[in-house]
Amino acid sequence: MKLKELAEQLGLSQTTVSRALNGYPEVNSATRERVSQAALKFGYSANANARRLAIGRIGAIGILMPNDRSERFGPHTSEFFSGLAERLSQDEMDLLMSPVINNDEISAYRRLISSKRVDAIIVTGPTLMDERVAMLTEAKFPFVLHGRTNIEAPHAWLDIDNAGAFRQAASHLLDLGHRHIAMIDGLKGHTFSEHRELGYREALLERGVPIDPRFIVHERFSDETGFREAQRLLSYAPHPTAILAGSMMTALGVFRAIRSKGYQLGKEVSIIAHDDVFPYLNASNMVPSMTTTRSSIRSAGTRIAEMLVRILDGEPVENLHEVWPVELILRQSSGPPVIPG
Amino acid sequence: MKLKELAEQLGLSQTTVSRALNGYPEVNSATRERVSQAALKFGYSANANARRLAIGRIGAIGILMPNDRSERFGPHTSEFFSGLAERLSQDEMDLLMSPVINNDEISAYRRLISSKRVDAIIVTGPTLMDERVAMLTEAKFPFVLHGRTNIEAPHAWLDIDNAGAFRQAASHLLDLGHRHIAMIDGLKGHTFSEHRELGYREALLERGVPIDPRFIVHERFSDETGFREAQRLLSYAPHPTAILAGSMMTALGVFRAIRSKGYQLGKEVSIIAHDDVFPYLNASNMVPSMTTTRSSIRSAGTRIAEMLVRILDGEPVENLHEVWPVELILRQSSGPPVIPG
DNA sequence: GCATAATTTCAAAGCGCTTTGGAATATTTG
DNA sequence: CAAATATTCCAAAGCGCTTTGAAATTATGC
Repeated sequence: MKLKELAEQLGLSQTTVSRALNGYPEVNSATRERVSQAALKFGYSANANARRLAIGRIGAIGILMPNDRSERFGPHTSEFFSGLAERLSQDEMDLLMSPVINNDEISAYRRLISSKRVDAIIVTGPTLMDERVAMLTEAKFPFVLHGRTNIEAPHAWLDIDNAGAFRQAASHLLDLGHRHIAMIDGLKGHTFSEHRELGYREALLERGVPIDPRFIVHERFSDETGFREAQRLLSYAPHPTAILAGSMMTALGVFRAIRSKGYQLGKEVSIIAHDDVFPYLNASNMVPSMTTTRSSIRSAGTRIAEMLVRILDGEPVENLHEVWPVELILRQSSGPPVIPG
Repeated sequence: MKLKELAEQLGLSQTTVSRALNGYPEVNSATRERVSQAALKFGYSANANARRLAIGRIGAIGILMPNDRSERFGPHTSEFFSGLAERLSQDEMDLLMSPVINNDEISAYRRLISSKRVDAIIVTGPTLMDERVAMLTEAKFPFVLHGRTNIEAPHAWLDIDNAGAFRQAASHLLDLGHRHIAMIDGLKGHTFSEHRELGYREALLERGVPIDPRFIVHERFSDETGFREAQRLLSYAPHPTAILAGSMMTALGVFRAIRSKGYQLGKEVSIIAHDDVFPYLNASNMVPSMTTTRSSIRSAGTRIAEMLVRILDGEPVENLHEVWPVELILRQSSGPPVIPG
């Protein structure tokens, strides 16, 4: 069914029907109601392409998918996407996923822009001086950044308080009496990783606890690296009595390493992991349940979509940045250090 | 830059330029070359919406994202999406991700169809008598199924040989001398899960090895369930000397359980997992490396996108179904059973 | 009952592209 | 060189919707 037909059915003009559906003020509310009822009844919905052609908006948000073995496209991504789509679908906006060719992100972004297939772009996993952010800002193409950079030029972003999360976690461990705390986090260079290290350092510094550089590890998020690095950490003497893990994936590996050394979790060695809230990896169901710094990456996706919509509605990007606090959830994997024997 | 401007630049008519770009035969190859060079140079690319409006194709493929805590949206999904996008982008096709509201998939599909926002749909994770497949077949809306059903009506699908994979894996373990083999796979009802159980049963039956129903477990794919179920399995007497795991997530939990019982992997207890090939979970890098049945879910995505394109080009769905063989890759986590002590 | 305001209609342009049918021009062929 | 073939152009319709400006109709206020 097309607009013309719907209008005929209702005995109204196309103009009025179109106006009713698009929320124009000059249409009688009774008429508007009648129109939307009819639209529902006949299953009418405007042809997306025609509509977009007419209003000059593409109606899609772009996001790149690195197709190398990068750490950027992991389980986090699907949760994040899920949140995005939840909000975007309200405005009939598509989420366009475009792959990166030859690992050349910058030109992938340029292509995305010039092909006029998206109204705006979402950038994730920034470094402190991210070149993609610099490029998009300069090109004046609308985008929202998931994360933060040190780049001054105004742009929209949403980040969680990574420094605060790790500061909290480390402080808590210090309160419990730990003096040898290690962290295994994401790759160096990424903002979130740097911020977490900052938070960790602050907490230790505050108590005058010396920082052992061997105890600060930056690695990809995976079970395997978590295992390997934790094994290494636990082989030192003295070994850390607590480990901060940057992701649940890493934490799984750390769990395994602690167990394989014969230590009890939450006793000889404690662990606190950052939890992005995956439906299939529940921290509280684990044995023992895992203490986490918790922040839903999915909710972040929803919020970022909201910001995107606002930008396209003309809201200046200067107003659009927020930092979300992260809560520390105490469970069994963290406890006062126990000296074995 | 728009078509009109490009044509002016070239001193050609819009018609010719459009024809050149769209591969019409009546245009001189030298001209065609000149046009594409110019298009490249000026960064011209047709306005997607106008083009789609003109040719009457939406230019997007739909896929639903259950937004409950279902097992359907896990790490597999992102890999699969990645493969899809890789192929779809060649044809400038978007991948439209739409969330399911109120857990009502059927009406989400209906909405997707009636909103005319997609040309075709991808359905994943089917059950043997999947109602979505039945509905879409009946509605005659183009779709490709990732997996298989027992539904007779012709439709396009691609599946891997799940029965063969588990048959192979179980046979291999039997060859090594195992007589107590357990499997922890996905939820009951899903085709892939049923097929795997079938393959497992066939292998045991063939050797006359009795099947212990306690050794067949159907659960969600997650580290946690893998751990819990493996612990249970290993508490039986006699306990299984080998475990088949339906996913790498599950396998991780099983690993942990085996270790926590003090057994050596590949000695007292062997494990073979199905590997969908995640960039961040490498079976061969694990310690010990993991024997797997391997089939890239990403490649499946690429191939399914290819099938989709064909359907839209008019190829009858009757021709479009394939079963991919699965290779068994022997590594260290599987070996002849060792009697402890 | 008449001026004023609120709705609705009409007719048409425009979004940028594809496609068509016939005409015009260029290139080849025998 | 005429005839046949290959290219390109021209003009216009059409895809389905939004938007505009002016006119027509209906409702409301005093």
